[in-house]
Amino acid sequence: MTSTTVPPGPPKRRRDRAAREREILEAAERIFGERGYQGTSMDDVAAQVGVSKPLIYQYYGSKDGLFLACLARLRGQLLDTVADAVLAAPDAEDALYAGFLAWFRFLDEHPQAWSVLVDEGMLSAGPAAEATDEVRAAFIELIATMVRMNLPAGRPVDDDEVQIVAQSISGATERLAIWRTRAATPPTPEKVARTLQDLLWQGLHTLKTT
Amino acid sequence: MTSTTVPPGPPKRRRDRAAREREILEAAERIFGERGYQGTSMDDVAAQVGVSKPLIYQYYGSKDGLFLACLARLRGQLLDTVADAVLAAPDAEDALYAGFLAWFRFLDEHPQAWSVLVDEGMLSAGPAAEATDEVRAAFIELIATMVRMNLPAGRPVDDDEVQIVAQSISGATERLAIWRTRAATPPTPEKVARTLQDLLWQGLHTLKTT
DNA sequence: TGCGGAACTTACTCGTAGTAAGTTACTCGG
DNA sequence: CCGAGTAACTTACTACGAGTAAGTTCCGCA
Repeated sequence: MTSTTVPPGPPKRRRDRAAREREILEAAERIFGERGYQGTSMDDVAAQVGVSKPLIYQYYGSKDGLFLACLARLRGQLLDTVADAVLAAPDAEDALYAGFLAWFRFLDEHPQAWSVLVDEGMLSAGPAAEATDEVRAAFIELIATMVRMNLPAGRPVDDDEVQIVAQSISGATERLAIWRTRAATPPTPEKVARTLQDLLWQGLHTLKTT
Repeated sequence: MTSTTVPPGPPKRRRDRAAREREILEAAERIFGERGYQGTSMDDVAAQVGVSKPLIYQYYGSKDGLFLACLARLRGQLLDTVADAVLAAPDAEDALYAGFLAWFRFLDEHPQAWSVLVDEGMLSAGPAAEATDEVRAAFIELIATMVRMNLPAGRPVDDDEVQIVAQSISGATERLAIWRTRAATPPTPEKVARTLQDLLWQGLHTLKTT
């Protein structure tokens, strides 16, 4: 910064590629979380890591590529957390509640992740749309499975209805997540999960009679 | 385009400001609808209208300003349509169905509007967030009113629960709208509205017993 | 007829995504 | 120990889009 032509300085130890990639990813996750997708420039990330911009392009291809990589990491964690909760539940009714609870708790406990995933990713019709569609598709698959668990076996299943219900639940949980972070005094995860459960549980059964 | 220094050409009749504003707004609505917010440049809009960029800035202040103006116009139409349907219904159960139906039908019949409103606007955590929050807030208010209509008078109302339910429904309908446009063979508005109604109707009553 | 303001333009600046082409540190066979 | 090959990394650009300063042209009206 003080010299015009670069004097050697500390002899810049090179790092392993994988290590650098992680380093970049962590910084990106943090900055995206703080300033959002639009508000983050590749130069910012590069400066933060102490590396030049083209290196990031070499590793991640594009701004979208970098953002997608962040998403992929977070989505794995979130999906696993919710899926674990659902699968650990003793019956269908508990599974529903447990899934909701795990979802809202995770987002409370990882506000940074939340910002990247939901506020930018899940919402964006922009660059990350494909990636977040994948995340969402995975959730919808999970939800659809749970919905089917609630239907008596042997009944003919209307796949359209299952889809409609799964999409609805997905949309509801996403919007609730966003609302909760914006609300002055958001209800606890338990309260939200409970209310959702109450709202949906009965209706899930009436579907089978259609 | 073929000359370097502009020869007079057709003597450019000037127009009334209001007329120009409408002209610009219509073009913007169309282009935003086709290419999305990010994909649209102010130069595109200017060229399309046959006007220079600074004029648009003079009238709308910024790209966001222009986009917001588009949103405001559409939101009015959509909100009115749904509200009318809800208010015209004979009872609470019908009101719910009628509201859903109006929502999905409107979006089917105005795909252009849809694109601007939902795919970019409703979703965006970006520049138009405040404006779309307003739209959403209006819907949520409407939904909350309907929810309260379902509760027996005289009962203490848990405002948190009403909010949770209203947010859920809002999220569900938005996601369903998006899903429907992306799906190969989306179910009819009637089917979706019916299923949603079935899913929620029972649960809406259990809330009051809490 | 000429003057005041509204409608409109040219010709920029600035910031950011993305790239071409080169340079430096490491490593491994001889 | 040494040089060639390659992976890690940089400087120095281009391209393009948002936004602006400063002017020019047209019109209504005294």
